[in-house]
Amino acid sequence: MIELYNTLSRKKEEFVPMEEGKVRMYVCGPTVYNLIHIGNARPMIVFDTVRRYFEYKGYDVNFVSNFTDVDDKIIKKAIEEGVSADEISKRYIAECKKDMEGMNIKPATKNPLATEEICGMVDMIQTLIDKGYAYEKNGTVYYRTRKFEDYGKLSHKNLDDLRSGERALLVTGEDEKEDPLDFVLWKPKKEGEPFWESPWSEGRPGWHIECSEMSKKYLGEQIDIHAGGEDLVFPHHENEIAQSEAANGKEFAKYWMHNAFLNIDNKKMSKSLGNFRTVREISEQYDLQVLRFFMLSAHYRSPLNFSADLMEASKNGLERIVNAAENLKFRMKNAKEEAFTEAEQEAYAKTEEFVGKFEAAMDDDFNTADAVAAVFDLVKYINTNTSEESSAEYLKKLLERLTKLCDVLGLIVDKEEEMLAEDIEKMIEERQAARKAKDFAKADAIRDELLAKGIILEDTREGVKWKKA
RNA sequence: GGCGCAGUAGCCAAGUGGUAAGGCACAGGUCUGCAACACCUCGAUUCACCGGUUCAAAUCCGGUCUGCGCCUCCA
Repeated sequence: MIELYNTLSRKKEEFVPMEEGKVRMYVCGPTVYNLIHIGNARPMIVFDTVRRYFEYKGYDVNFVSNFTDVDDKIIKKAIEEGVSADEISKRYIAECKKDMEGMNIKPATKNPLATEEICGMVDMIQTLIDKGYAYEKNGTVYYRTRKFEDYGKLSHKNLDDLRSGERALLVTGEDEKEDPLDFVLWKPKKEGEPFWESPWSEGRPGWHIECSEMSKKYLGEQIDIHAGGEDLVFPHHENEIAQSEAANGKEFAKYWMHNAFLNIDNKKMSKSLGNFRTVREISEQYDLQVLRFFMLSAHYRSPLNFSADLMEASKNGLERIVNAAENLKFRMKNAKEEAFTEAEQEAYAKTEEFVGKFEAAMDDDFNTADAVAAVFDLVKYINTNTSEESSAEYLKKLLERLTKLCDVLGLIVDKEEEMLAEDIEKMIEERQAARKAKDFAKADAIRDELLAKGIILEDTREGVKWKKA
């Protein structure tokens, strides 16, 4: 049984899918006006892991995540560069996908683009107008917030608390609105902006309506899980609920999941502080697997602090897991025995315990920190319960078990081994001969030569290993 | 002002009523010609502070201090 924390009820709830064996989930994606930053990466990694765990448990997951490709920031960037908004969004969608691949995030079932779904949005806005939930003024369409009785149910705000912000809004001149809390569904174009036809004006949709429409089109009027960063709770998700439930006449999403923010050196990431870190930057210094591992080291609902030291610690921690897998593979190659011995069968059976711990952790609102601890338990067990005497089958089973758990977390542990170039192999043999003859000067010279080519040698008790620097 | 979150070893971080997981770093050891790598071993009488409830609290209740988030575009 999987339990997850539902922002709507503020409680952990048992996950019961609408349709047996299936999960329909929607995750709000980034606005593509620049390279994604590591804050964007958190929900991507977290909800990809959620998805992987559902799949591990046998669910068929329909995972939809949009790209917002029309927005003030995109238009601004386009003007700065003197190119079309379309060019900007296409470019950064491609870059974003590159980063996601590096973080080992599975491609979504569908990545809808806002600009390709305008028709549906116009229809939904029209429905809202027809039902009295929206009104048009001078080409702009607003949502009539007070008409929707449940407004505030997700963010647990009541409309009167929100009225404190009213004065500021009135001063800034949004005087066409019937109520300061009303928000935009459709806005007319300004000079030079991209636009689409609509019954009200040439213009573009408001941000909130995008997700309501795309979720409906690709997942249906009701979905199991809607997710995103905690900053989206209000107003974005609150408004989505108001739009979707008013238009469709039924509950929108059953479970709402929100990840906490990522800070940098204990400060919020912001342009003004100049502490924005892009995923691309991190990738220049680390394998993005390290970033992923780092993100999973804390619970997704806890704020997480990013720093160079913590990345370094994560790098070392991940290496411990990868090394365990490497060592298993090395031993498999040199195993003398093929088949399981009885003692090994028993030893292998004991690892069920770690799988149990792993699943219990993930069942409990995707507690990846605990799940990682279970993986480390397995790693230690592997390190202390295998030897040169172990059979190939035993080693293989252990490797499979480790790989499977890591795969749920999206961590690649069993990398394809590259062919050892013949000349490198020859040099290693040469060095071994030199060592035997106690010609250490020559041995070291060969080692240095290989190091210069980016090959690191390790003399272990089981033989010489090599890896790329 | 309204709503909400957090404070656990040097650092990161689980645990939310039954007597403190795990990781990094440090230190010791195994291995080794040396080095590097790898592996093993090792740390909290105590969970910000003060009261209270209980046979029993890091966990529940009240208060204090500190840090943070949302309420405006933001993952």
